[in-house]
Amino acid sequence: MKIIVIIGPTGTGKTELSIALAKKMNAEIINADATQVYKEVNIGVAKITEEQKQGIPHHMMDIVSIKDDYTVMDYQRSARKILDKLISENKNVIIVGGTGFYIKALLYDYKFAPEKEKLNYDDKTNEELKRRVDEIFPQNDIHVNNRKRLERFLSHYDVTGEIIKSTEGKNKALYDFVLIGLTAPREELYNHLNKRVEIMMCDGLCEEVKNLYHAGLTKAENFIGYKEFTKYYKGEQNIIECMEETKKNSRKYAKRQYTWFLNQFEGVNWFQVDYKHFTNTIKKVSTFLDTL
RNA sequence: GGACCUAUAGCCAAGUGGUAAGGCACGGGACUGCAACUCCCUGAUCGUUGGUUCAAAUCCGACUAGGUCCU
Repeated sequence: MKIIVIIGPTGTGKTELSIALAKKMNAEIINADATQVYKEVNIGVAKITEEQKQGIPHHMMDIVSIKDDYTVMDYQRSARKILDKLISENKNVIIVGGTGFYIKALLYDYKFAPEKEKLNYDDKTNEELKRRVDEIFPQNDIHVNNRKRLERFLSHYDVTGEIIKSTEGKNKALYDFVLIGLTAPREELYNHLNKRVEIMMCDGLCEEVKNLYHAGLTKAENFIGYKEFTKYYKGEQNIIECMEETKKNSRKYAKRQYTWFLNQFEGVNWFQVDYKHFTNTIKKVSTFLDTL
């Protein structure tokens, strides 16, 4: 029984690799991509299609509506339940995804205390919030401008009396797993991402965004592609601008992902992606796994 | 051939005599509750060259490049 975790920035072929390995090892796949848990988004988040799945069971995908509230804690709870079940059945598991935060919450000792409500701090300035956070927990390193984090910290404290400390359990792995990282030279990756946006357009990204926009599903406006193309339907910019901005934001996202994977994970086995002959990449990873 | 305009970081761009705003991109980083989120850090001596001045990106001349117009 093995747990393999495939990470890497968007557009490096994690999905394709996961299918190839799953078929070979007779494994089941657990999605670790924050956007792919939502039913209503498909093309823009590069979700795997039914045909591409080739019968491999996928978990934690299409499990909630974009209309619902969903957080890492929910993900952690259900994903662990599934992972534990698969382990108990002695099945091979492949965890695939680009959301470092979710992967860490799933596999490491991240603790989330239940909380019933969110408090509102709209009447306070960033400086006021920061001052309070400093009083409660002087060692915090939340920046004054990071209002979202400040509010989160205070809300959690005011509701539960607990302090969010980022260090606890951060690097304490709860499972035994192998980390496989897919990577490519920046320029090559960026070219690929640019091209991918155009392919998504051909696949009907505009239609998908249009439907979501008319359905009023605003959470999708947080996702790359959806955010930009919604501006078109609002009449704020033309299609070309939407495309360029989507490309740009994909690149920035990939860069942020690198920061996570390179600095928050230890012991990653990195593999250079061969875009032209992806089977080579699959072979390399596969051979490596056989030696374990 | 002549007249005029422009020339500041990869891009856009402020600055009109006292030693270079800002935005975007790129790069680096943080991140235990919307994470494809949120946030932080990083760059130039002002086309070249003479001159005026205590002091020039800022004034004058020449040159170069780009643009507009005229014959």
